Amino acid sequence: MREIMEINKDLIAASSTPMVLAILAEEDSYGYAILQRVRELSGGRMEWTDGMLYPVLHRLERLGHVEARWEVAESGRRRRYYRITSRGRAQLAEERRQWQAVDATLRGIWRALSLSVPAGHPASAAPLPQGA
Amino acid sequence: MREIMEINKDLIAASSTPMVLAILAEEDSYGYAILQRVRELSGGRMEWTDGMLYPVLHRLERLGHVEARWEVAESGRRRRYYRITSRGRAQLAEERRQWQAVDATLRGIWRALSLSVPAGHPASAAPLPQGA
DNA sequence: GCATTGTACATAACAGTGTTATGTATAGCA
DNA sequence: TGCTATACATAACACTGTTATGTACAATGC
Repeated sequence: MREIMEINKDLIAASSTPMVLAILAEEDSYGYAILQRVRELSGGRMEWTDGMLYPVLHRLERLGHVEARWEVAESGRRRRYYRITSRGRAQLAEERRQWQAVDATLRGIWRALSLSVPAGHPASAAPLPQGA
Repeated sequence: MREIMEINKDLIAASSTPMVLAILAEEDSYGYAILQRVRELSGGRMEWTDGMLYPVLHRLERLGHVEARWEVAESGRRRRYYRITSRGRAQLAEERRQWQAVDATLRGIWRALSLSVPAGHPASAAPLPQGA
């Protein structure tokens, strides 16, 4: 049973940075493992491409949010491990704040929508839930 | 007391479509009013630019998610009103599913992060503030 | 021995989209 | 008259995911 949900490009773009930083906040990791971790964490609903991830990692490195090092696994393969920096942790917290602000707003409208059954033109019949 | 939170570009892009469609699902509206509605719904934390909104509306119209008509208000101003179509409602539902899938994933990692305090990682000494 | 798959990283061309700046037009108010 | 708010539109630019491609090696199967 595979049910990969097609996540649109913009949503991928918006979540890639906080997702990668959060994964690296758990523990140091490398590209290929991050791809698998995303699938894991999403319950198989998200599937990232490597062509999208590596530029993200390079950008984070350029911005000083992560640091990279080469390592060689027992398997003999070379891997590029990434470690989140303190600046990266600060960025993660900021990304999280922003995401939650937008999420609270969206949930507010959605809840109002599901409350008001559009009979003709209910307009904004339902009182809006105030997030904060 | 104004505390507009700077929302990054990608997050704006990811939320603009579901936000506009949801607002139009409440009632027909027009550009300028949508801008104000977003500020309202976000509790003043979000501030959209018109240079970003109008292309969004034009795109939604092109895709058949909304329909537009000109109207003249009592004030004498002409306004371009938008109405969500049935295809737009379907799109809204889909956008909502995607958003919630990504949101659930992000919340999962964030929760795991605030639970586990990685010893041997002094950088993460400060526990992340728990939003929700 | 050889082909296939999985692991592992990297980059280029392309398309979509927000930002910023700019333009047009009118109503309301001082 | 001048300023602000209302109201819509578009262009140049930068950023970023998609898709395709390339390199390299380990493990597996035939």
